[in-house]
Amino acid sequence: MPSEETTVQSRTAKATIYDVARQAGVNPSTVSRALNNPERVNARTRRFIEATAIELNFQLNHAAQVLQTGSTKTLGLIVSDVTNPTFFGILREAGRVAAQRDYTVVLVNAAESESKELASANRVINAVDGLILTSPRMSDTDIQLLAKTTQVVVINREVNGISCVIPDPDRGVSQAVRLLAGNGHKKVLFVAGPELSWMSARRWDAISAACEWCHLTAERIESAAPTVDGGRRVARAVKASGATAVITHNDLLAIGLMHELQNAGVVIPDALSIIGFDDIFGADFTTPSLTSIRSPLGQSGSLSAGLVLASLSGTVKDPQTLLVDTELVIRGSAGPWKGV
Amino acid sequence: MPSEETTVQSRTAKATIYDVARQAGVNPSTVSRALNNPERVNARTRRFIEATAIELNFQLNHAAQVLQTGSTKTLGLIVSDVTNPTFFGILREAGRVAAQRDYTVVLVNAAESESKELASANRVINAVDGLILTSPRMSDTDIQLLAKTTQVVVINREVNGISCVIPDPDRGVSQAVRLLAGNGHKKVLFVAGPELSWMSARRWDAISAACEWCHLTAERIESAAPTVDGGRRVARAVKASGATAVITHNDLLAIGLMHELQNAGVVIPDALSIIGFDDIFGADFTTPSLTSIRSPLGQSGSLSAGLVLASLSGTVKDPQTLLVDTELVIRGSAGPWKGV
DNA sequence: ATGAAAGCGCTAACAG
DNA sequence: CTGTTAGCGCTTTCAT
Repeated sequence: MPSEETTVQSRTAKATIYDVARQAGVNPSTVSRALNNPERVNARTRRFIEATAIELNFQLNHAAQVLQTGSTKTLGLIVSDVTNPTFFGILREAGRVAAQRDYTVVLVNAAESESKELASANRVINAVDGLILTSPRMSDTDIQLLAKTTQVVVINREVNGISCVIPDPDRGVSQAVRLLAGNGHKKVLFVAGPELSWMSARRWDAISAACEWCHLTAERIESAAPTVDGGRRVARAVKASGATAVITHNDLLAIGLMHELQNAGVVIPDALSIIGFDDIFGADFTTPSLTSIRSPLGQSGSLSAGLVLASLSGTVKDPQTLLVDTELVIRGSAGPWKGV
Repeated sequence: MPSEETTVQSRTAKATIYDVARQAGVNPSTVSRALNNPERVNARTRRFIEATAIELNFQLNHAAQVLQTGSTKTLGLIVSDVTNPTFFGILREAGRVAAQRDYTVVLVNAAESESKELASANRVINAVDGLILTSPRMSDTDIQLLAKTTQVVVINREVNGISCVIPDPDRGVSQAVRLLAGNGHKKVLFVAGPELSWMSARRWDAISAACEWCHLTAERIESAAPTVDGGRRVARAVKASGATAVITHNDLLAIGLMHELQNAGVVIPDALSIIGFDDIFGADFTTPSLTSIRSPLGQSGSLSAGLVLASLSGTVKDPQTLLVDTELVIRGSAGPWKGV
């Protein structure tokens, strides 16, 4: 037998603006104003409303607000695999930028497969105002389809008609190749990433161009998977290639490769120089620590969040492509070749 | 001058169930049923509704659905710092379990500070049905307050009146200490985590108990921060302690410590054995690779998601405390002491 | 500066 | 099996 006359709240029922309004003796709309446009309401009544609101432990009902305003104030960040630590900086900086405009960034794990990635995107798509896709594996068409429904920005890949933030490998690669050339290397081997990876192709282009410029030979081999284990599995082929320097599609590959080679008695960097891509968390856990071509992840994160927000607010209309610069982080895994 | 009579949709306006209903010549509620309880509607009409729905590119309005049903079908995972890779497995497994019940898990980064952690929690709290807090830094009271509003489960910490999933360090620690004793060590040093860390205290308890049992001396020193850098900074003190074996509060500390010591010419594990906690991603990047006491993160994730879901569905009523077992992962960083 | 009233898109009784 | 109706909690004109 619920009694409705007193001020006492049932401990489970959440207070609504109606409750606050009644308790404060004002109209619900005034409560709403006091909360959203504090300046448009008399200071005294506002203060009183605020007080009763916290007294009743009132929290705005998010869903109702979203239904009415059409905006969730939330951005979704989708990463194809959280096991790749690459996205740390992206999440942090995207979150920072978003918070400035009162937005929240949530990360959703798209697990391994391409299909789950799309599924995840579709799951959250109507709970967010915009989507940031990092190194997505789904098809261009899928991405363009998503973009019909929400604002989307893609990181680490170029998609027609979609805003993208992509690292330009040229600078970092040219630094790397010059370092290698200066150290007397003649032939550099690229361990490629997934066959369809847009970034892998881009990186290989940059490497072969830089090698040509420096009069080095560039060769390329495929990897089974862009993981530590994939790196291990490619070790034999690397050794057999006769190259004295290797650049891998990412740091995970480099780490696996380095370990496997070290187990086989190959001294890094004396017998073989190794350079990775991304400068991931953990790149400096190895011995020697890994020399790597770093993409400014934080910057990618803040730029992409900024881009989504700008599209949302209408500041920016057409798709933009933003390039960010890469740079070589020199550590111990690359050096002069000192024979076998 | 908008015309409402034709079937053509404005390309920006999203279709509602009303549009679908009108187009399909049925009532909105029938559309709703067809979508949510397919079996409660005539197969033919259902098929027709589905067809028109995809034809109109219809997507359920999440906010409206949430407002009506009171359930977001979303769980929030809050981690105090995404820079700590510990949560990989938690997110993945929690997501898997949640997906089985048609829930989505989103991760929100609580950045560095305790205050931001609480702020993040409050931000998402009304956009989710439940919250999983991993190694939260906020006060017990704050957590209990959150639990008044939402279902919450805490991982890696015990909080009065709240459901918790906590790793019991005893098993892993006893394996570690026995390994150390078997290798001739006499004194083990514990490098503690943050002063207020519940887990750190728990781990120290387990270590001193195990050492006593094995007739080893246990000593403890503090660290500045539970990070790689914190590990580096504690290296001098570790060396000065005269201990031949060290267990650190987490792997990050162990890695920093190991590197700094190696730089100073200390051979691991010959001159000093090092054992970490957590077996994080990257623990095997080091040389020697890190021996570590692993908490079953994936299991913690799936259990906590299960717990939240169970509370949500009313299957479980009272707060539960679930223990998960730890185990020693033996790699190269701990071994027999071979003198200085 | 505040009140009254309508409606966002959906679901869930209740009828029929 | 399907239609009618009411309402979730909030914002937002429009009045006053």
